[in-house]
Amino acid sequence: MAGLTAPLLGLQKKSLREQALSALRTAITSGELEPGRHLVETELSEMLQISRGTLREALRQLEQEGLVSAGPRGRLSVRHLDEKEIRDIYAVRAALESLAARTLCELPDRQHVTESLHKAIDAMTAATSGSLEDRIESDLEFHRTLCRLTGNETLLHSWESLEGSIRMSIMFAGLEKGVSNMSVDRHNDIVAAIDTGDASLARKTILEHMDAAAANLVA
Amino acid sequence: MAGLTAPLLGLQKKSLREQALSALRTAITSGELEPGRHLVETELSEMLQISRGTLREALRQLEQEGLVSAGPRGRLSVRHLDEKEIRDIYAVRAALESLAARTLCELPDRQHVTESLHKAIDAMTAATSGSLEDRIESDLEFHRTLCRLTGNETLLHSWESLEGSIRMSIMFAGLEKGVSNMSVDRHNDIVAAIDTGDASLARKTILEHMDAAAANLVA
DNA sequence: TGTAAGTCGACTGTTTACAGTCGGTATTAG
DNA sequence: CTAATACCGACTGTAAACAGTCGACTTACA
Repeated sequence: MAGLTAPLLGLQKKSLREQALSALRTAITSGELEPGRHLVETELSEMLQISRGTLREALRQLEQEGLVSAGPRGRLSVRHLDEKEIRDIYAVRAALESLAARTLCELPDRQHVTESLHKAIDAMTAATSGSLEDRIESDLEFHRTLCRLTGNETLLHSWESLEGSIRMSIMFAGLEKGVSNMSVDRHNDIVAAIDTGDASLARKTILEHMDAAAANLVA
Repeated sequence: MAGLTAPLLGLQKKSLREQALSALRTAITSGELEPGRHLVETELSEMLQISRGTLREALRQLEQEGLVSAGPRGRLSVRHLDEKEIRDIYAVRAALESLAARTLCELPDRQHVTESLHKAIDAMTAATSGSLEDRIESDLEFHRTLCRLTGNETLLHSWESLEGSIRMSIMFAGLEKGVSNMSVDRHNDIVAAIDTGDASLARKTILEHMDAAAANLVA
């Protein structure tokens, strides 16, 4: 009985590919693999202790997510974002999240929505005294929840495809600037707007939030 | 000199992976691989005459694009869309394209934009007498152009990630219904709206177009 | 007969080794 | 000093192999 190798509390074991994917995402968005850094397959596969084939599958996905970009002859490197790209990313993010906000306004069970969002804000509050990473994490979790609660899987998937780029934007702009807009108050405004059920108000609130966040990053 | 294996008229030769990706996309969105169909790696790799490793890289991307979905133990099958999913896909599509329309309104060189879009509409007109596939193709090309002209690479990329799902939606709903909304007139309205430079009008026009298209598919 | 255990086959996950190709770089001949 | 050559690093693609898993089928036993 004792000596279980892993708790497995509802966790399903992930494939090596998924583990590699997570590891690479973290390495990139944490800056451990700096933008522009050339990624050599053999190096990475040795580093991660996986075969090249498995690694390549993970790299394809990172490419799709925009974390790495392909140069001539398939050469991969960590993507470098300039200010225009950050603005562009945030414009798309704003479009997706404003759809989410509008959708939530038209949901029958808005009670549950408000509840879940408040819970996410509580997590942000709890993280205020924590590390920078924790604060970023809880902020993104709030916005991910926003998308998830719509029940629109495509929307959630599109947002998650953008998540890596969003993280890179925050990192690129410097962590201090990046988190300064993550105040709990601003997020309460969003929930309040959704709670009124006024779709255009909710949309407006999100767009302002995104504008402020983007302006903050590239200012 | 004679006997070139391929014309290569300005075409850059694509990697086997990319070729496989295109072939699979076409096979799925054309219905040759019907929704729900279980995809066996060894079968496909033999069919496409490529190795399993290369195939798996292509499959990862199709998974990301939502054309195939993973079942238990990594079993892949062609994705099946129900009506809700189609509506959801079109909601996201509408959000992206309305961003595109709004962005185009604020562009300095709107002359060039209008020109390019008219050219795309001309292609649609030319396709009216062509095959169903051609009509769908030219319609999607118009909308892709809409996104491309914004100069927002992230927007274009997000739209293209959705393109496969859009094609599946059209196919699923039955080709007759799917193309009935692809009238040239409607697209002229969109260009006209953008041409006025009125962002909210352009947004409204696109949203109506998308609503009509989605309603048509699931009606 | 009914069911529980054992077997087989089909697939995926993953690894290893190897051939081919393309550029860049260093070396060497003129 | 220049140019042809050889080499090397890195990516693309391939083939073969093995383990793990699950479903289906078979078989043996109560």
